Amino acid sequence: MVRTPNTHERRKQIALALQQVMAKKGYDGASIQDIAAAAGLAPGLVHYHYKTKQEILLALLDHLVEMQADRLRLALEGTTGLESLDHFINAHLALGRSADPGALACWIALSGEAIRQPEVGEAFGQALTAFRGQLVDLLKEGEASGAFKCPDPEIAASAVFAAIQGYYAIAANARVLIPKGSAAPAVRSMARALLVLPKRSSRSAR
Amino acid sequence: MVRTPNTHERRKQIALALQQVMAKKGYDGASIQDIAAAAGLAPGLVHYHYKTKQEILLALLDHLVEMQADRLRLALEGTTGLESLDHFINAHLALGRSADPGALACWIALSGEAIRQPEVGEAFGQALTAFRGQLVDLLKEGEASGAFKCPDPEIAASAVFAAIQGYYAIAANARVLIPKGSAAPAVRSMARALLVLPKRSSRSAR
Amino acid sequence: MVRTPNTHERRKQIALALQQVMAKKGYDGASIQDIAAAAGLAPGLVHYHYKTKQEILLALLDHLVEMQADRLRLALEGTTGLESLDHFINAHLALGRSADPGALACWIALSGEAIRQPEVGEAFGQALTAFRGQLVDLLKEGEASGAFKCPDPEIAASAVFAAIQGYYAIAANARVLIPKGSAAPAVRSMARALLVLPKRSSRSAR
Amino acid sequence: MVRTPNTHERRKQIALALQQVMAKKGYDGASIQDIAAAAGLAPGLVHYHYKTKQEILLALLDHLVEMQADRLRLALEGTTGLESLDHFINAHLALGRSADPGALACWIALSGEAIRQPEVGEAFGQALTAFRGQLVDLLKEGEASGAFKCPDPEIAASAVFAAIQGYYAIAANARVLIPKGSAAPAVRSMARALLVLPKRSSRSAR
DNA sequence: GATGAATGAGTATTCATTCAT
DNA sequence: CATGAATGAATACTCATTCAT
Repeated sequence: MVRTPNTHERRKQIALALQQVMAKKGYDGASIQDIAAAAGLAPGLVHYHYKTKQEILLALLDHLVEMQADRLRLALEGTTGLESLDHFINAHLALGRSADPGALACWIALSGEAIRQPEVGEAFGQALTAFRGQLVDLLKEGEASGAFKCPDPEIAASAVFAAIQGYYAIAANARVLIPKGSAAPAVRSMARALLVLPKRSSRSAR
Repeated sequence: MVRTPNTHERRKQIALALQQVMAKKGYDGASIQDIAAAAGLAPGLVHYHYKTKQEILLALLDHLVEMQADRLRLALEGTTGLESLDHFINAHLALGRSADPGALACWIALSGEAIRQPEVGEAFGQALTAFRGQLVDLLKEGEASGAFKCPDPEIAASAVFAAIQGYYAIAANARVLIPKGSAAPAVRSMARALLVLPKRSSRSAR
Repeated sequence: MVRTPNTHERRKQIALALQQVMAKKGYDGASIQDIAAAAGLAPGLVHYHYKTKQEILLALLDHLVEMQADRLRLALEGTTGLESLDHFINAHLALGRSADPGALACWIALSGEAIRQPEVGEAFGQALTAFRGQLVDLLKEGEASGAFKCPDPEIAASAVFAAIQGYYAIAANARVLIPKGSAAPAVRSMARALLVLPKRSSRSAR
Repeated sequence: MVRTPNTHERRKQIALALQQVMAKKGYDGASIQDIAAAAGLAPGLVHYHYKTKQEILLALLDHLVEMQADRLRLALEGTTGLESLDHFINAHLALGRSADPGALACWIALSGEAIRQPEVGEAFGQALTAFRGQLVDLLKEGEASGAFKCPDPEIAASAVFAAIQGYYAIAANARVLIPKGSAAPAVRSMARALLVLPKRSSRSAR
C-alpha cells in the first residue's frame, strides 16, 4: 500500500494539470506537452503514468466526481427532509464558486467528450446517474419520513438535476444571464413545485 | 438571376454536413475531409466556401438558432399568458425529438467550443441571451396582461431556461435518466413556482 | 494585327499585376487569385491568357527588360565614348528610383526563381547577357573611337555590370547602406579603373 | 555532459539540409519532407527542433554568415592596409568556389526571402551591414595607418561591397558572363579607384 | 522512475489549374 | 472572352505515443 507512493501523487498531479489546461483549450486542444508543462513534468513521464490521453480524462472525471461527492457528503451531514434537498441543491450550485476555477469549464467539456468517446460517455453517464440517484434517494427518504410528499421522485429528481446542470451550462458560457446569487434559491423554489408540502412550512430554506 | 448560382446552397450543405459529422465525432473530430465526404463534395470546395473551419461552425450555430427560432415562432403564434410560457417550454424541449437527430449533440458540442473559441463563445452567448430574452419578454407580457404575477422575470427566466438547457445536457449524455415525456411537464410545473397565479387556474397546460 | 486587341492589353495587365503582388509576397506567395484581384479580373481569366503561372513570370521578365532597354536606348542616344559608358551606368542605377516601385524587388525575386526554374533561368540569363553585351559593345566602340583604351572589355564589362547588379541587391535589402546618390558616381569611378584614359579627361561625367 | 545530447547537432544538420535542398528548389520549394529526407531524419523531427520553417532559414543564414566570417578572419589575419582590402575582396569572392556548393545559390534565395519576410529581412540586412562595416573599418584603418587615403570610406565600402554582391548574383545565374578568375582582380582594381594611393605602390596584391 | 528525442500519421489550409456555363 | 465554382494534390505544422538511455 505504501508501494510507489509517488505514482499516486503523480497521477493526480497530471489529472489536475489536464483540468487546468482543458479549462482553457478544451480536451483536444490540451496536448500531452501542455499537460506535462502544466504539471511541471517531462513529457515522457505522462505516458509512463497513463497509457493514453483518454485515461487521464477519465481520471480527471473521477477526481471531479469525488470532489463533488465530498462536498455533498459534508453538506448533507445530519440533514433530513427538505433541508437535505436544499443542501443538495446548494452544494451542487456551489461548483461555479468553488476553489477550482476550471472545474466548471471542464465539466462542460467532459459533457462534449462524453458524446463521442464511448468510454467517457459511460463514465460520465454513471456520474450523472449517481448524483441523480442521490437525489432520488433523498426524495424517497423525505417522503418516508413524512417531511413532504413526492408523487414521482424519478421525475422530480431529473427535473431538479436538469435545472442544476442547466445552470452549469449557462454559467460556463454566459454568466451574465444569471442574476448574482439567484441560482440556488430559484432551483429550491422550483423543486418545491414537484413536492406536496405539509400545511405550514412553505418558506424556502437556506 | 443565375448570377450567384449555388454558393448559398453550398454553404448550407456544408454546415449541415458539419452537424452530421460533429454529432458523432465532435468538432475537433470532424475533419474537413469528413465534412466534405458527408456533403458529397470535393475537400477543396469546403475552403472555397468557408475560409476556416470555425466559420462553418458559426454558420451551423446560426442555422440551429434559426431552426429553433422558427419552431418558437410557430409555437408562440396566437398565444398569450401562461399558454405562451408553456409553449415556449414545449417548443424548446422538442429539440431532442426534432427532425435533425444530431442537433442536440451539436448544441452540447457547441457549448464546449464556446468556452475556448472566443468568436464561438460570443455567438453562442448571444444565442442564449436571445432565447432567454424572449422568455423574459414573455413573462413581462404575462404580468402586464394580468395572466399572472412574476416577482422577478429576470430570475425566473434564467431558472426556466436553465432547466431547459439542463435537460439538453442530460438527454445528450444519459437519456435513460429522463422518464419518457416527463421533461416538458416538469419544467412547466417548476415554472409555476416562480409565478403567482390568480385563484382558479392552477392546472398545467397542454 | 488589330485582332483581339484586348488580349495583348490583358496580358500586360496581368503581368503588371504579378509585378505588383510579387514585389511584396514573392513569386510563390503571389497566388493566381492575388494576381487576378490586383488586375481587377476574374481568377479564371488569368489562365485564359496564360497557360501557366510561370508564363506570367516570363512575360513580366520580358516587360522589365523592355522597360530597361527603353530607358537605355533613350539614355545612350547620341552619346559616344566615355559618355556612353556613364549614361549606361546612370540609366541602370535609376531602376531603384523609377516609376515602378516594385521593379527592383521583382528583379531580385526573379533572380531567385531563375536558379530553380530552368526556363526562367535561361530567360534571365539571356537578359543579363544582353545587357552586359551592350556594355561590351560600348567599351569596344569607345576603344575603336579612341575615346579610351580598354585592355579587356569582357572583364571590364562584367565588373561594371556586377557593381550595378550588386547595388540592386543592396538597395532591395538594406538601402541604408548606400549613401544617397553615391551609387552612380561610385560605379563611374570604378569603371575608369578598368580603362586607360587619354591624358586630360579624368573628370567624371554627368 | 551528455545532458543535451545532440540537439545542437541536429539543428545544424537540419539547417544544412535546408541549404542543400534550397540551392536547387528555392525556399518555398524546399518542403519539410525534402529537408528531413536530405538530413536523413523523420519529418516530425524537423519541427521538434525548429518551431517553424522560417526558423530553419534564419539558422541557415547564421551558419552562412559564420562560415564567411571565419573565412574572413583567416584571410585578414596579420594583414594591414591595401593587403587587408585585397584579402577582404578575395575571401568574399571565394564563396562561389568554396566547399559548400549551394551556399551561393542559397545566398541569392535568401536575398529574395529577405524582401518578403520581415524577420529574414532584418537578419539579412544585419549580415550585409556587418560585412560592409568590416570594410568600412578596414578602409579607415588603412587611412589611419597612412597606407592610402580614402576620401569617403562609407561610399567606397558600399561600392566595393556592391561589386562583390553583384558578382554573386551573376555567378549564380550566368556564370559564363564572368571570365574565369577575373572577378577578384577586377574588384581590386576598381577598389583602387576609390582610394588615393601613395606614389609607387600601384600594383595589385596577391 | 524519469528524460527528452524520435516517429509517423493526421489536419487545416492553400493553390494552380480545369471547366461548365 | 469571361466567370466563378470545382478539383485534388501539396504543405507546414501538431501530436499521441514509443523508446533508448
